[in-house]
Amino acid sequence: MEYNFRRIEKEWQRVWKETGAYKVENNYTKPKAYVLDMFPYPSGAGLHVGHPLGYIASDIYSRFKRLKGFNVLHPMGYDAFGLPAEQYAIENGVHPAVSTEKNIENFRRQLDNIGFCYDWDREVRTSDPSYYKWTQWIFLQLFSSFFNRTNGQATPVTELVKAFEKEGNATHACPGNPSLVFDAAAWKAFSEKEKQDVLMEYRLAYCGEGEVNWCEALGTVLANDEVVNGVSERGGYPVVKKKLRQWYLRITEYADRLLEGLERIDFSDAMKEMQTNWIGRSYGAEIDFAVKSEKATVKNLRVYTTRPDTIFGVDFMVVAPELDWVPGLVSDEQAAAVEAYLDYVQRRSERERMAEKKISGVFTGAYAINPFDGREIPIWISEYVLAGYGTGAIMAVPCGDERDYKFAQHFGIPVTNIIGSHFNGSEANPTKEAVLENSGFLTGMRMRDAIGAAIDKLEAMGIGKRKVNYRMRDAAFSRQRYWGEPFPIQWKNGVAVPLPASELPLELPHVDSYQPGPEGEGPLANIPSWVAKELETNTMPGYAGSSWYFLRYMDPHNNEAFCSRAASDYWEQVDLYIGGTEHAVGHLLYSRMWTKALYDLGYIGHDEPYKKLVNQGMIQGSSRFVFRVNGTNLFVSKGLLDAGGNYDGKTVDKLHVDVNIVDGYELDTEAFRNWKPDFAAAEFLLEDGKYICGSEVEKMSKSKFNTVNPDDLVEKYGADTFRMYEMFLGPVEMSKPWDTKGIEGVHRFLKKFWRLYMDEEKGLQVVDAPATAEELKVLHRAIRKIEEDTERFSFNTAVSGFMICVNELSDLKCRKKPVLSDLLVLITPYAPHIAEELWHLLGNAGSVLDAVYPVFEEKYVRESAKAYPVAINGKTRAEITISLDAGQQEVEQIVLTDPGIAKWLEGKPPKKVIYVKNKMINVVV
RNA sequence: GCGGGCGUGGCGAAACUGGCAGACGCACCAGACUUAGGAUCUGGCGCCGCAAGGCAUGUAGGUUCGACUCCUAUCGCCCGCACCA
Repeated sequence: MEYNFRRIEKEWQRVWKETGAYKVENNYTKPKAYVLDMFPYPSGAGLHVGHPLGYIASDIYSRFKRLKGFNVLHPMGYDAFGLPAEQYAIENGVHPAVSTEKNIENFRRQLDNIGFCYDWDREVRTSDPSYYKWTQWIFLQLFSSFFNRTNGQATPVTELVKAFEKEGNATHACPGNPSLVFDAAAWKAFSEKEKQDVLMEYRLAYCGEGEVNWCEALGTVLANDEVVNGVSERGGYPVVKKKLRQWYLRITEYADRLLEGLERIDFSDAMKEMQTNWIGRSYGAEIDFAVKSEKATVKNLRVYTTRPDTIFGVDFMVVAPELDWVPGLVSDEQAAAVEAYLDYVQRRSERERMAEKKISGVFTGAYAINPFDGREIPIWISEYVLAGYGTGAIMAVPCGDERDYKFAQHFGIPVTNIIGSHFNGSEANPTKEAVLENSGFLTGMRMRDAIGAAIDKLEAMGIGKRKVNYRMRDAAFSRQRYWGEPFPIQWKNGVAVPLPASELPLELPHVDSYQPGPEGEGPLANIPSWVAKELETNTMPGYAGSSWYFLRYMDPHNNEAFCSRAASDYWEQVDLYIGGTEHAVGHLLYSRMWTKALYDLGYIGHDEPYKKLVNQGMIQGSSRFVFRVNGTNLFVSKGLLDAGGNYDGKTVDKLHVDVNIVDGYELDTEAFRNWKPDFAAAEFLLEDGKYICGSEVEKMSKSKFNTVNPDDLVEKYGADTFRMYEMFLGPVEMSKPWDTKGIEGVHRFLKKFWRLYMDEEKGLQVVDAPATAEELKVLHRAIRKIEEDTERFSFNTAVSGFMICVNELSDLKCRKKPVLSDLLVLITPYAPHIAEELWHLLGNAGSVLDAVYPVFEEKYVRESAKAYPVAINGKTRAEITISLDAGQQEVEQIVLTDPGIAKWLEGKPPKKVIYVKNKMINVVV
């Protein structure tokens, strides 16, 4: 009997489906493990070999935990709302629901092919009304809550109203409008509309006027993380800043807790770093400078700085051009120049500003007065200062800040040196260690210490205060599109009124046209019945549904709650979350914030969603090229090209060729002629009878013809081979180009594995007899290795471990059932189909999916005369050989194998030798 | 520019707390079986050398009895952020 993987895999997948082998119960008595993949957006392109990498890793880990006795939640679903489906709808007239359904079907078929152990009864789709009912419900919780800064928690707005009635907003400073102050009487005097406007400035989900990223091509606003280098992440369309009324999440209120939470979760340093940078917390001070100007409109200039210690080195001030009070500074003499500059800035796109960092600016004609020495400091306008950060104004210290220095130089502003020899006159030095000079009362102090001293003095004078700033902005939460969750909000006389929970879900109505509505509204604005009900016409962004989906899997069919408290208390955090790094500052921050808010409001019992995150690397494509002599049909093999990439003095075109018709680097010329009609008459110039292609590592994409479809590999080698090969490629976290060639080795291994049990003619070869010590040694070594490697996600070395084990058992001609049965359990997470088939051929009861994981026993593995590390007086120093047999506790003999340590120990006879756990020898001299 | 990560055979990579560098696999070479081999099996495979032996983990130093591993400098690659005051 040969290894017929096609029959085996189909058959067992059918059986597992029929018996509900992957059904997971909320079994509150068993220990749990929650292993989660980032659910995919079901794109029309389907899966390529890069996508399943993380899914296979999580599947292996899930199956491993299951065999170890855990109740494992390992679900899958679809992030089904989003722009591409709508773009597709606009171009092809197919309703997004229809194309999404079709794409999901294809995804599901591809996933099933690989043999994952998902419990599909728990599948979620964010576009399903029974799902987004709860997305809308959670949105309303956020809408109905504010961030109570006194205890750092989300709190119902009703509590806020009570406080306002008692004492105004004295203890609850307004996050949306810091200058808003009112007492109880004033609150009571507000009209209902005014009260609602005030509350809106507090809500965690709020609607407000703000500068947003507007993408004309996509017809919608985008969140900051959806804009990359000034263009949209999807499609690469230009993005401009625009003032619009939008919904936001007040995520900035959670900045400190999002930072603090990072210390309690197991993310990679890089990932934590990215989130930390995105939040961008900085400690500094706001300082008010008196302004001397012709006009009296602006009397004060408030700047933000992290370096108040350098205040005596301030040579000019810079304000952002966009600020509306800036014209109030400008002198008549400078008016024309300023106007010209503001005009120039406005013409420059976000993109241009980023691409070419030109030094530009204009003097306002006004001066700020240094409060300590009375110096008059010119106030400039420049685009290098951002309106959205701090106060939009800075004090410039050219001797300590590179940008300030360059600006000073460009405009010929004299530079004051306050750090003596630390400033070399040609380059700013941002040190904090210098001793201050020319600095009034700070002179002689180390800068690091002077920071506090300066703020203390400013605070005492009432012209400055400590201030923590964040780079992170509130997240834009509305989209002017159709294919997303409708907001459960009605607008009545300009007041946002939440729909009652009983009316959820507010279902997405059918539209005939996906064109935007009037005045930048979404397509929903074109539906008369929708507008008549005064419903919000925007929809929620893609990240709404994905911010809480991990909770829905725990209790997916609950109609009374998004997830029962019993279910979330049982499944708790995601123990292992696997996905790409591309969600570092989007999804991973939003879902952390939603979890914290739900925790604050008492709906769940933990405030960090993911205990451990593993980022799988990207699998790149290895593209292949053919070389066509320009203007001909002649294709020249790579080795025949000259150094300049030409042939016979003629230029050649380098064309992508489908990697699936290339064997390694050798082109299948017949397949190439059949590939596209253009190439039917292709002529080839071969080298050594072969056509050799060029190659390059690029991102895997259809347009580069370098995608490899897992379906094809599963068809050719089987799911078990495919799964093991993806793991064998290298560490899960590492990015690497795909190379189909090596899959043969893993396939050979599985065939060899099969032959360990089965003979082609004679059939089953396993005998039920006790194993020899030698055989047990091999088995237990494998158990230890596979278990350790699986637990630490070193799946590539685990696969190697199987290969070594099978090679050794083959050499020993081991046919013993106890050994071979255990080996099947061991390999089940990696290659479940072949394991199940052999498990039954061996006559074992039940399914190998539920077998008991074999226990590693050290006594079989321990070897005599093994080299162990030795510690001299506690410190690891050398290696010795001891003679030690199975089960024995005492050291019989010590042989120093290392000549270096032998020499070093000469004349120092050991006083005592302590044997520690088979790992370490401690010699005391 | 700032931050994070990584440099090991022809290739993917192992070496987990410093202890026989290159496990395992691909490719390649030789052989066996075979009508055949894109099946299977055996052996070889870092570099120099007939060999004994020597040299090898980007480069240069350091710590150590001992360094792929720790420290310093430097070069190169990848990822993220990028006027955040």
